[in-house]
Amino acid sequence: MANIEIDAIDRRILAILQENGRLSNQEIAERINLSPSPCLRRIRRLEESGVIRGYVALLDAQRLGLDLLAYVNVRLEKRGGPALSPRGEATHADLFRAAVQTWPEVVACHAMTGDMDYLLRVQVEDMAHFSRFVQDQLLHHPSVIDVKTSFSLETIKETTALPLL
Amino acid sequence: MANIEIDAIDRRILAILQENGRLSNQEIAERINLSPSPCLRRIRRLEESGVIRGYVALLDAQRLGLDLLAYVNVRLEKRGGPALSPRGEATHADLFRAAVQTWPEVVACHAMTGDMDYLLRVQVEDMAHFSRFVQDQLLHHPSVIDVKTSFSLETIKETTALPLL
DNA sequence: CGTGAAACATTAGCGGC
DNA sequence: GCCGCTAATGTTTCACG
Repeated sequence: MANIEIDAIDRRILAILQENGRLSNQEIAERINLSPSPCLRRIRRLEESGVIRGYVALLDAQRLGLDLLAYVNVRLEKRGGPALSPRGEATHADLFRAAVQTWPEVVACHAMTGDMDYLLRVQVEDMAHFSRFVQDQLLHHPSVIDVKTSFSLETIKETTALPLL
Repeated sequence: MANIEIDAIDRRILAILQENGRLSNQEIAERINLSPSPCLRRIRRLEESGVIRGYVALLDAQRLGLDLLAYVNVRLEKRGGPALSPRGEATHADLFRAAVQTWPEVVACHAMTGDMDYLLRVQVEDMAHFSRFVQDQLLHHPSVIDVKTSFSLETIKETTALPLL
């Protein structure tokens, strides 16, 4: 997990792997004009240093019946902690973050600048599910003051590939 | 690419693969108590039907120097098309969508409900890069009227895994 | 960094439930 | 129809030059 030097060859390996994570080491080695063993050594180094966080299959949400994608802005209570914050207790933010981890329909959550505190990306089947999620989970949470939702009408672009210069 | 029936075994395969896309077929077969060949047949079927969109390596943005993540709301011009839309021409929306595809720092873009038209997720090195992107690309685009940006202070959760019930 | 050999994984064909 | 076996083929991985 230590920080690591990344040269031009490493970047080419990363560019290939973030487009197709199942290419064989041989195939990658060929594309960058290297033999398989040094190529594999570089890949292992990138994995162990944490530059490569992991390998995943990307699924098609619509084919799995997850037709509704929403971005939800959330504002939290900031004073008078939970149970009046006796001393050195969990804050509203701590509680909310822990809850977010347990909600599978929340596929992303960021603390944000601006007048709302958090931005959630929520992936669900339909409006009925979304409504239940907001009422029973989000608004039910003691730290949440206010939510504002926008729905995705269409996905124009969606990639996990980072711009590697 | 046809639509396909997905049974409980398929869902278990998908749940495993969206967490770790590099497991061998044998390993997956073991975990679901199936022998390798029917397991592989199911995986291939899921790939060919498009339920599995692909396999990718996930990279660590910070370790690659991409320290700034912004969500940018964009509003577009809606009347008086490009070159006054002589007849059957590309609309402002068409032009903007095409431009988005060519900007590598835009890793996601959705058409949204609400008073802004598009939501962009923008991943860049630092504020200087972001500033240049907004000035030289976004605001320079003839279809863009207005942009409103929020910056990510911290990522609380981030997964490509969909909630498979 | 490259070579080669052992260990391991994938895949197609065939028979059985 | 879907499962599981086997055998051939291809890939990964490691010690060594």
